[in-house]
Amino acid sequence: MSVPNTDVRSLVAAALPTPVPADEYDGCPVTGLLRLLSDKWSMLVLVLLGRQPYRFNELHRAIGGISQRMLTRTLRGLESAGLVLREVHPTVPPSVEYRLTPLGRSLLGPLSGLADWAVRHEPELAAARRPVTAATSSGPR
Amino acid sequence: MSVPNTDVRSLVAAALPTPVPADEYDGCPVTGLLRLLSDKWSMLVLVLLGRQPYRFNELHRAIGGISQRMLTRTLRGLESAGLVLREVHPTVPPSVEYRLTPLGRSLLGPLSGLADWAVRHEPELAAARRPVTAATSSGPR
DNA sequence: CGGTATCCATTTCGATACTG
DNA sequence: CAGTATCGAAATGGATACCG
Repeated sequence: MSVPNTDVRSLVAAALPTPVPADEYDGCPVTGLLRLLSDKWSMLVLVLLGRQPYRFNELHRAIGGISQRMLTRTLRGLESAGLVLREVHPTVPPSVEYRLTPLGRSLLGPLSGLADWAVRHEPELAAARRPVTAATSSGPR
Repeated sequence: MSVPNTDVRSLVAAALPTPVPADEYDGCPVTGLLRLLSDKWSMLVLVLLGRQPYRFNELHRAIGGISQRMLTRTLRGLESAGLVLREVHPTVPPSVEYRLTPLGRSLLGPLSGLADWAVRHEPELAAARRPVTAATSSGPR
C-alpha cells in the first residue's frame, strides 16, 4: 500500500476512549488487515467458513458469481494471513477442505460489529443517499 | 457489485449468537458499507475527521501521498453516504470544512473494533505471514 | 476435483495542468 | 484555497481453456 504518512493505528488509538498501547509499530497492522479484507470476496468467504468447513467446489457453488480464479486467489490470501486453513486429503479424486483457524474465527466478532452497524443504520444510510451534486470526473463509484 | 447469490447479511445473522432481524432487504446494506469503505483512503479520512474537523488542504497535508483528485473523490463518496458533512464558507479565498455527521461518528465504534482486533492479534498475524507456496498467476496481492 | 495459465475488460489511482 | 479536466499506469476481476 506504500503506507501513507498518517498511521491508522495511532489515529484510532487517539480517537477512542480506550486507546491501544501503540508502543511500537512498523507496518500498521490495521492497514494490513484492511488491505487484506478490502477486496470483493474475502469477507464473504470468511463469513461462510465461519458457519462450516467447505470443500473447494462447495464454496464455489455457495458463492454465486465468483470465478475459480478469484476463489483460489481469495483463499490463498486468507490462508497466507493465517485466517483460513487448507486441508488436503490425498484421495482420488482429490479433496480439499477449507476452515477457519482460531485466529480467523476470532475475527468474526469485529466483523459482525461492522455488519450490525450497517444493518442498524440502514434507514439513515438509505435516507442520506442523494447524488450530492456532481462527481469528480469519471463515473460513479 | 452485482450482488452474489449469497447475502452477507443473512450470513452474519446466522453466524452470530445475536442474529439481526433481517425481515426485508433489497441491496444488502453490509455489502454497501463494505463497498463504500473498501478503497484506499475512506477509512483513513473517517478516522482523521473523527478527531477534528479539517479544511481541504489541511486534510491533504495530514494524509501524505493522496492526490487532490482522490481526496475529493473520497470526500464526495463519504458525503453522499451521509457520513461526512461539507460546509462551505463563502469567504475569499474560499474555505471549506469537512466534519463527521452523527452517523459518521457512530461508525467510529465498529471501525475501532476491527482496528483493535488487528492490533491485538498483530503477533499472530505476523507469525502466520508465510508465502504459503505459490500464488495463482499474476503478481502478489 | 481442484486447481493453473492466458488473455482481456473494468476500475482505481496518480501526476500534471488548469480555473474561479 | 479548493477544486476540475485529462491522461496514462496499475491493480483488480472475469472468461475460457487446459491439466494432474
